[in-house]
Amino acid sequence: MIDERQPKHYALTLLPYPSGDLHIGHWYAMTPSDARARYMRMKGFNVLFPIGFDAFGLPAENAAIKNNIHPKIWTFANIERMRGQLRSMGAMFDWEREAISADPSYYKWTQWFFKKLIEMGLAYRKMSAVDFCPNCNTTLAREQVWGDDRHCERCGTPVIKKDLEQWFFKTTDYAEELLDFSEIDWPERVKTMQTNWIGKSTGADVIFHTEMGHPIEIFTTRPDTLWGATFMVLAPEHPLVDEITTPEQADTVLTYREQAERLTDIDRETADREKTGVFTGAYAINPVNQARIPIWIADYVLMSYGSGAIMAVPAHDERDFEFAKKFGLEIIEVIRAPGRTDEDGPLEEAYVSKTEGVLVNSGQFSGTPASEAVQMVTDWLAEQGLGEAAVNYRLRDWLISRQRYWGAPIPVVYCPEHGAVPVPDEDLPVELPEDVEFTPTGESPLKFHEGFLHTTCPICGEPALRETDTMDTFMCSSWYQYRYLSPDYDGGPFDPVEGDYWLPVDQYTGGVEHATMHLIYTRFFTKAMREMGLVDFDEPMLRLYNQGMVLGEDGEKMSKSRGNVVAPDALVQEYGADTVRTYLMFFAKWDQGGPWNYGGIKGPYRLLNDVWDLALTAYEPGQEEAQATRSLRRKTHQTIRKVGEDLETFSFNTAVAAIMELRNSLTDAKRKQNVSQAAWDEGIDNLLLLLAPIAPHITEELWAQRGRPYSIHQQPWPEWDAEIAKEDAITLVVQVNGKVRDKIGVEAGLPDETLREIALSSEKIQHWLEGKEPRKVIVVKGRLVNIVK
RNA sequence: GGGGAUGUGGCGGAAUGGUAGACGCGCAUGACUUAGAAUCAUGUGCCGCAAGGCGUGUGGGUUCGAGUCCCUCCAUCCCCA
Repeated sequence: MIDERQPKHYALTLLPYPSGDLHIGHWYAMTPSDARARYMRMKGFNVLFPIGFDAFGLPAENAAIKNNIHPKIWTFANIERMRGQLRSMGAMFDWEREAISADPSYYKWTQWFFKKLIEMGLAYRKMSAVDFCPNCNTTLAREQVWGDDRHCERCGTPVIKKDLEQWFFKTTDYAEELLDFSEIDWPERVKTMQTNWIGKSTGADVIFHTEMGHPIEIFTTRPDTLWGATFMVLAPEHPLVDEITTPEQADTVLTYREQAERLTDIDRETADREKTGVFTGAYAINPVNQARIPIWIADYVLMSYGSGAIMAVPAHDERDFEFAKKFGLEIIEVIRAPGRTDEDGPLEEAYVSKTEGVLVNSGQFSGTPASEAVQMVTDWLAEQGLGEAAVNYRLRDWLISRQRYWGAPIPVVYCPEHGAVPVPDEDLPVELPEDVEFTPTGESPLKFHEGFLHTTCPICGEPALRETDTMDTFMCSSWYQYRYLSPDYDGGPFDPVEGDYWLPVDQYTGGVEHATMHLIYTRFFTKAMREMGLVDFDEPMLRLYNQGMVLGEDGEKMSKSRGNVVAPDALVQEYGADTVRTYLMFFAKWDQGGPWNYGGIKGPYRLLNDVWDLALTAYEPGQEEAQATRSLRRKTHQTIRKVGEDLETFSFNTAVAAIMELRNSLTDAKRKQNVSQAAWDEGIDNLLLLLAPIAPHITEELWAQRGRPYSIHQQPWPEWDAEIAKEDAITLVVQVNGKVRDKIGVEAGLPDETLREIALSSEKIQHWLEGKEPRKVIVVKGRLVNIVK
């Protein structure tokens, strides 16, 4: 039941992959997230905190191949097992909203989105290079390619690139909008990573021509250095290479290209790698000065960035400089560094500053400061019709085709007559057949399933073939936060009534490793959904918090092979779920993480035992002391303040520490029996309330045992009273020349002048002053006096 | 190579430019116990008998005062190339 007068709060923890066992990492990600959601509920929010499973993906298929078990059986058995483990955490998950991406009722809508994206022109099909093993005669997934020489994992043959028709989403259409983080409160780190990933650069497109007249468009961030372009470099796979290569160079070029095809883009772009390349025999004309410049191919130019061709300005680009040096190409200085003269001789390294220096050897632009030249030259290029201002992004369109079985089928049929035809809505979902052969061939197993493969064209009814690739699982997880709202809804991807109330997600938590993948994809998806009219906002998750990682006791990443894996089930068995939760929140600040330590868990374990004893103590005041009563109440109210502040900011470790301090005060009061009954009860009740989000089981039990109204988790978060929390005495720290020389207990709230007098009249201070008159006295209100001798 | 994060007792970690080491683990001593576990009490940064001195990766700087701000270097980790 929802009280509509209360504000809503959609808390979301990144959905898990059902790998089989709940790892301590899942506990570390989820239980603090749960504690925060519980806290928000006590603060009066209507809280939605759902859970589900990212259930498609490679491990299921690998398990199928290895253990001869069907991916579906494997996956759903794991889900069943993990549901039990998730329940043991005591999280407030809303199980009625559980969504599983491998469920046909879910992937029906994943497919529906795919179709929508086609309709909107945001999905398209293009030839794209994939890894191919010429011996096994199949394509390989990236993880099936091993080693620096990139060989096939099965037969050891070096792989080559092969072009296949693949589906892409136009994430690049949103590159500019994805750079805008103004509507979201996300960690700077993630925003920086996304910004770098999108990689916007501004400059100009310039058209060169070969001597024979072929146009070659290049993008450059440095149009101001055009006069220094002494050669051009094409990516080895650039389509023009075949046309322009001279017969004498043909063999060399062909050999080089085959060699380059085997390298990854990362290898190719590695800056400190020895530059390689070959001359095509062809020449281009530099459009600004008509210079005849050679055209080379080299693997440091990538087909996937810009147009796959560059103008090389060795004097002012490090890579070009290195290349020119190695192959004896001309280096013409066109930006003169400040203080440099002709007498300094040839450049010894590329001069790359964009802001300092003056153009030289650059026709009418010679003498222009470099800081102004980019703009001036760009304008001039446009006037002359030689080029135009341009923006280039490193971000590429999202390749979503996977030659794999265990994923959502791409809902497309290929008709000889009508080409690629989307499957009509009424035929969704395109269900994954179950009777599929898994012997690995590197190609999609669906290709060999005759019943699946052969269908009819939705337009003409003639025989046609189904798309046999499946979708990248990141597609499934790009919109799961919407499916959670109404996992059984069949009128659309989610029930708009639920959406109106709950969306968007208020607080998302997950690991930073998703910064440039999932977290970009889901932003892209939401923007596309906005164009579809499904949502009226721009960003899926308003706030993001990245938790750290729990490492093994050895400080290394946990892994079975290292043997440092911590099994939460055993810990829960030994200490109970509440202790495990409390320890995970206590042992480090949440965003830092760190090594697990078995010994350390005793602290939280003792805390909960002590809380148990304290809460069940039949307290009776003995010799009651007003001072002790006031002091306990002060501690109680200070703790309410502290824990509230800390839970707001995800500082769970200090929240637990504050609760431990309250425990210590109560333990002391219990021994001395010197506080009033009311102060004791106030202390105990608040101890339980503050601990409730962190240790939900034990607090519920103790709350009931104390005869308080069910449930503790439905109680309002306690308020603190500033008057009661106020300190009535302080320790005045007195420094001489910045060194602590005395500490004096004084009444709180004294004026600065009085504090100064108290400090100066201290015997110890007099001793340190050695009779000298202080040169300066600094008073920090209510804290400290520093006397400068 | 570029960007980011981190560096504090034996350990995990606290600390709006103002008492460094909160809280916890561990350890020491004592109590209870035949003994151990558990529990309780006290202590616990380092050097020093003490007075005191020294201490937040290194070296500088700003400041009355720096773990915190600025610069240099070192180490570890992450991301990108």
